[in-house]
Amino acid sequence: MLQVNFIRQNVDFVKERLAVKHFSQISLVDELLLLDERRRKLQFEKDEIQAKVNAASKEIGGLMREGKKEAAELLKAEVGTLKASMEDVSELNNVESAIHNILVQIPNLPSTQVPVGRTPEDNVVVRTGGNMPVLPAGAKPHWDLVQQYGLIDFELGNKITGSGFPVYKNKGAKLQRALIQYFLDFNTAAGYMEIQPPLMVNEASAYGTGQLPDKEGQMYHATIDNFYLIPTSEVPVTNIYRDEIIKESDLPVKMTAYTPCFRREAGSYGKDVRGLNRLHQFDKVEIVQLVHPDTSYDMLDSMVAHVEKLIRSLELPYRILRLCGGDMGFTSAITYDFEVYSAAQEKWLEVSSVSNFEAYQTNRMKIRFKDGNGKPQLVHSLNGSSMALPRILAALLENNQVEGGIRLPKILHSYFGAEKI
RNA sequence: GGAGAGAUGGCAGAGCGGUCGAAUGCGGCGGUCUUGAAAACCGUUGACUGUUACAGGUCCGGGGGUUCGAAUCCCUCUCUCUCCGCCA
Repeated sequence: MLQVNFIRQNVDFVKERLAVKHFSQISLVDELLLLDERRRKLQFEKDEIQAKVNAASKEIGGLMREGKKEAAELLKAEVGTLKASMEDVSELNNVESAIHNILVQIPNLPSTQVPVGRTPEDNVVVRTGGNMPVLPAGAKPHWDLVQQYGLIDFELGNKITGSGFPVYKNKGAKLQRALIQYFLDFNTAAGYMEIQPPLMVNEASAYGTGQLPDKEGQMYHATIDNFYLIPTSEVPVTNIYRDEIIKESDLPVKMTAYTPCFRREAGSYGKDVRGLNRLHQFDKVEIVQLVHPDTSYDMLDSMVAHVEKLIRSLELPYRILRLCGGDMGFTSAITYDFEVYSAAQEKWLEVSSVSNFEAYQTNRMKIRFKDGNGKPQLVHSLNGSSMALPRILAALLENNQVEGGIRLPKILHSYFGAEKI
């Protein structure tokens, strides 16, 4: 969430930026500022009373030791009056929780680089690369290919669990494993530390990265233990540093993790979500960075370059979009989406999303470092997928289908142990 | 699942209801000494809020209570550890 002090000192800027994000309740900002003013006034009054009570209590202690009982009793009565006047400021708790309720409703401010716009059509293509494949006659979409080559069994998943939980079999399972292995190797070679986090998190962690309180419907909830299945490894991985003060010399913290991800994904069925396009359980390799605030945009660029290199190595046609204000996520300050072209479906599939959250997440999680003056300061957090496996798989299968098989990009040959499926 | 013990500063570990934001040790930082380093010695070393700066206020796992006053007493929740049982 945003910092109240920042909002107070930059009211106009905050409102202007929120408008770019098409935030519909900008009046919340004014409401917040009124409450904040009220809060500080009440806090001041309460502190004054408390100071008097503390002083009197100390004095009573002294009087008791000296055996001056009557004087002590008199003071006690006085404290009683003071405490009664505390009732006048009992509103403070309500004001504080009201402030908090508003803060979690205000999204992060889009950075000044974010294009103005409302819908996906307003996103800006910043780069394209790779070559469009020429498919043989009778080319099939991936949901037919996986059936033809026995790679993925959706029906079987329906039987075991339900729709959206595919079963990978044979070479399908192996290709999946090869991709994971390759992505992790690629990331660790670039200095990311490999992490295997828990796949379930507690409330505090889900809150820390912003899934709670608003988006609990997107997560599977194990109600008996009150754990949530992670919708992305960003949640457990970023929470590693919740409530921590990191040594400045340890920045940047770079982590990568492979995990299955679970999404309830209410609604939306049909051809857009056919096959591997949208699942309840899918695999993803994630990269997360915690960095010095001065460097977060440089780090963002390097993360974008990193993911781009990875896509190129897979020999897929891709484009990089800078999302417009209206299409960005709630907590993000700027987001680049990576899409690969899935030739048989004739559509672009989002396979990665790289974002700078600035201090929005870390303010909530209190992830800080000590600056040169020894003052704790919030770090900036960034993350990106590197990659969402199912859509990459879909694009690889569709784009590389040839007579009697599917060829694989060179980089995967050793990981997969063959050049073709 | 059953029985018991515990949760204090970066870590370890004290703490009769008042002078405890908290002893002590380690670690960290600064200094003295040294050609340099180590050792030794001296000093310093939590966070939040707030103020121009002070002052003030809050925090000893979370929440509530008793009291003039709570790290210390009571209730409750969470978590950790030990033993037994079950089990990968």
